[in-house]
Amino acid sequence: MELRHLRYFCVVAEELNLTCAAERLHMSQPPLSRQIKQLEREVGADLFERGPRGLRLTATGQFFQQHALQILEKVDATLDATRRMARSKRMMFGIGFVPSVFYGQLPLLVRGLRQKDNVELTLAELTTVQQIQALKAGRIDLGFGRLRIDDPDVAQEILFDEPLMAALPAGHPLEGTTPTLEELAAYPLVLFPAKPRPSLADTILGMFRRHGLKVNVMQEANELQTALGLVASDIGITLVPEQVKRVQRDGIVYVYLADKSITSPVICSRRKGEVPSSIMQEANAILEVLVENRRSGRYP
Amino acid sequence: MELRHLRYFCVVAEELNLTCAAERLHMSQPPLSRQIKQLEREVGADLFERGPRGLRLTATGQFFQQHALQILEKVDATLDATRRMARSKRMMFGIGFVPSVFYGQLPLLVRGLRQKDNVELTLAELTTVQQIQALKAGRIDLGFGRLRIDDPDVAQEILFDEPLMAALPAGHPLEGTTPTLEELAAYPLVLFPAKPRPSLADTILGMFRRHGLKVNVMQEANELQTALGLVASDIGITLVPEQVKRVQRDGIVYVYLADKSITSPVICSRRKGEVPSSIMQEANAILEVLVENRRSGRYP
DNA sequence: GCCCAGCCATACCCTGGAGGTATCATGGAG
DNA sequence: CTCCATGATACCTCCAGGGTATGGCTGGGC
Repeated sequence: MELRHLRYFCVVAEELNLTCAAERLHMSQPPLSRQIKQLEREVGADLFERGPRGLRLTATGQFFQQHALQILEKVDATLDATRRMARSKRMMFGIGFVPSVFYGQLPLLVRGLRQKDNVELTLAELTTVQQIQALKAGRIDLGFGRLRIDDPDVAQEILFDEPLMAALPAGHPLEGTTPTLEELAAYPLVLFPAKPRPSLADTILGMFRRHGLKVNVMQEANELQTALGLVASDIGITLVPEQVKRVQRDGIVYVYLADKSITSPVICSRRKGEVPSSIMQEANAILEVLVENRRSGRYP
Repeated sequence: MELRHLRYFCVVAEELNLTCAAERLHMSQPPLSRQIKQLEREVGADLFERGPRGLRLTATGQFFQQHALQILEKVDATLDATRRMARSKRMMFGIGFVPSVFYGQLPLLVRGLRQKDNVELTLAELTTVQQIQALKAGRIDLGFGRLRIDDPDVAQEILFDEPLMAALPAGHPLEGTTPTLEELAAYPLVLFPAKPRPSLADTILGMFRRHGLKVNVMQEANELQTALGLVASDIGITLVPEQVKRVQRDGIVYVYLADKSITSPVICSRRKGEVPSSIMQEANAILEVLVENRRSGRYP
């Protein structure tokens, strides 16, 4: 599949008429018909129902259309942003983070770093694995994740171990308790992040597995807030790091787990063997203060 | 630009060696060299620096790589999901929503509808404009948005008007006040959602404009939580509907505006002239209860 | 009920571009 | 200084994207 297939498909989906769509695309109708058929073969599903007065999107086609539009939108946005960036002259300092560390200290670090002039700070939501890759490739300079990864080129430092809590729909039978993993395993689970893997999701699944427990993953979500929305919608329960409970939402209660050893580390990753730049030194100094504050309870 | 350009680029970016990348891609080195050059021409920027011992990503190239990977990931995910959906046989009922209405009643509606058997409920984050298009195309069946849009095929119902509030970094000079738009305009603004437009972002910009005020849009974000993260990072302030203040975050305070007429409607959109299905009737009944609860203060 | 127009699908054709080989230039390692 | 690895360019082949021609089907209009 190529982008032209998505471009052709989206125009056809809007027009619901191959002849008109071909005109819009400045091509003739037969090759467009063939390209759409080729796309359907590759997807392995009919995206359109054919009729004598044009086409109708199938339910699958409607679904595909949403995502195809998003892909094309992101392609355009990426081209635009890349062109803008090529014209920019500022010094880049990139920070990668998994979303579940963005509720704690990270905003304070960002706030501190932003006071530096002549620096273009970029924040990128990346899994820990992606952070390792991004560090090695030079795309980011600091990473904040949750997984321990052994890599000869990357140094990982555990900032602290953070307890995991269960996020439950309000009114849940376990509300007000300090449940065991076994008790939690009896209920459907909302797992996040869905992709890419491995991630905190795998840490959680592994934890259940090591206790010989099977879990029913009812739905997966990429965004923590979407996961919490699903919990609020009574689709299941989820496990979150402690700092997430700062973000109170209606319809959700948080409970501590019976097993206090169930924690998730907040890990800072840096490239090995690099002489720290002035920005890196600044970041390290701010981090030291933040970790000390947490240790001493001044910043829970 | 086609997906193959992104595929080639990503492999080259990983290998940093055209010869090795060509091997991985099962092609020879010269056409790969040309395809990368073609991509660079289309992007209008060098993505690699060439050297006698291989390539190095430029800063622009690093940026492009992040996004290219995301695009390819989304393409794969879309194909997978589309194939799964083609195999699914359940009845679809789609709800589209702008994120800023997902903090209030929507989770309760979803929770209510999920109790129906044989229904596949899909939630799609869409702008109000996209919801209109999606309703007409049959991709969703209900839409919850913020913008009034006149369309002969879609009926819009204002559920209620919701006050807008300002989200400020903690310690902000305006903390604890009820500021005017003029006072707010003096500070940098974080605008969301960035794309697609028009959206609540345009409503907010239009509001400032109508008061003859110029605002400095410091940064745009697509996600509300990302916008709040940016506010917490002291990048600027943002305006949010009242229900968002339920989601408390460290580093952020919410203040009511002096002008109480500054509101944002929560609008429900449906296809016109359709006999409501049993699911739609159920949804309508739940909505009626939710709106009545809000009116009577039982559910703020 | 018939006819015609609009629409999509298929057959056949052409050519531009993707990918091949051959080869050159450059620079770093030994 | 030499050799080798690497990327770029020149030239070539062939296939797939897009063209025209045409057929079949169906619904709307008369």
